[in-house]
Amino acid sequence: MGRRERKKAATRQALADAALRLFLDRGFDQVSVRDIAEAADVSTTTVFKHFPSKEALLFDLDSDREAALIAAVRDRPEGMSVPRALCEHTLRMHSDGTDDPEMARFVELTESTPGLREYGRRMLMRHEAALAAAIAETTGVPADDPGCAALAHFALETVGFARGRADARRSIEAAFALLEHGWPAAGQR
Amino acid sequence: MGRRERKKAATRQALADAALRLFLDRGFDQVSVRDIAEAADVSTTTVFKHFPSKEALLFDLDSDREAALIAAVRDRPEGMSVPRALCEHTLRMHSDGTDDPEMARFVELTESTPGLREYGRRMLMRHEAALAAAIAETTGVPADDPGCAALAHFALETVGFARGRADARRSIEAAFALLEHGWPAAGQR
DNA sequence: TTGAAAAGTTGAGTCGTTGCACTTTTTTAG
DNA sequence: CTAAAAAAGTGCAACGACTCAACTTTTCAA
Repeated sequence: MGRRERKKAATRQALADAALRLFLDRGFDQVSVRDIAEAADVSTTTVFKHFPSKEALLFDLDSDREAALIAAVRDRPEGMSVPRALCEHTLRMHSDGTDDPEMARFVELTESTPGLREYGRRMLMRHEAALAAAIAETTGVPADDPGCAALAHFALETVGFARGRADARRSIEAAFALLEHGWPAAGQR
Repeated sequence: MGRRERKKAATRQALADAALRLFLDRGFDQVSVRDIAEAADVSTTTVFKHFPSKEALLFDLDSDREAALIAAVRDRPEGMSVPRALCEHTLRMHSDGTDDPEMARFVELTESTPGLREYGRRMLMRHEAALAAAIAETTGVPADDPGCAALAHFALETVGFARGRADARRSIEAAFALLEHGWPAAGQR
């Protein structure tokens, strides 16, 4: 890697670090892009050469998420259903956000700012097609099967559903119970 | 109704009309709020006294939607399941958008602009709580039952899912089939 | 060494949106 | 009925996110 790319990476990292620090300190809306640029000692325009938007400064670590999602489906234990595997994966991701206090503050920031909620949701939904393809593959149906796409969409949407509900874990489980067993018929209630 | 309110209503209508005309003509992003204000012969500030955002200029008619949604659940034929009723209602709403050519252009506009898609989705999702309550009522469970909330959320989310897919009707039906019967067990495939 | 491409930086500008001040209308008090 | 005060409408100027067109610097091959 040449000197140039190293410097570019350093600037990028400095921007992401400064942004995270300022956001956690003052809140997303109380920090302007100018502030971040100044803290990293570059001009505001330069910020947008490295990141497509103000929100993107926070979601710099987006990789691996898709891979973990696909793996949860593909490498699930023998005999476990796809919705069940996705449920457990979602619960696992969710508890990751409440263990580490550093991470907890980050999660709290993203969930309390409407703009960041939307952005996070869109980031997550970009994996819909890949997840649908993985589901189709393990169940042996055509890759564009609408049922697989629907399951993928709803499974990803579940975190958005649980957000803001009183008992998040119970909401996640209820959502996946619906996806796995369907709406209970009139007699079974 | 006094003269003042009449004038206010007239200005509001003029703004909504001018906005719709310009948006259909040039596209949402190619029209600035200043253009709309000028077309209605007011200042840009006045626009935001009547509408909370640029997007709101298009979604002026949002009422009745929630009422129709609730009615579809509450007044469904004897013996019809809740997901089935919601499926038919969703399909009915969807075909409304493709019949009338005027409406078709409107739908095409809202679906082709990312900002408008998000806004429309949020408008729709505001009905989640009311729909969940209606579902809970007809099935005789506590109003805050997470299963009902999940069904409400996913049913509303279905239009967002079908959007942008090749065969929208088939996608809607597949989504509701999943919600009604659940993910088919390994043997049934 | 040189010269052109790639990348970084900048200042000026656009667009959505909001605070502050000003004008007009409606309501209230004398 | 009139004056004052409250309320509502309107516009100018400004802020913050983001883009564009130019300019400067860095890199690297010939």
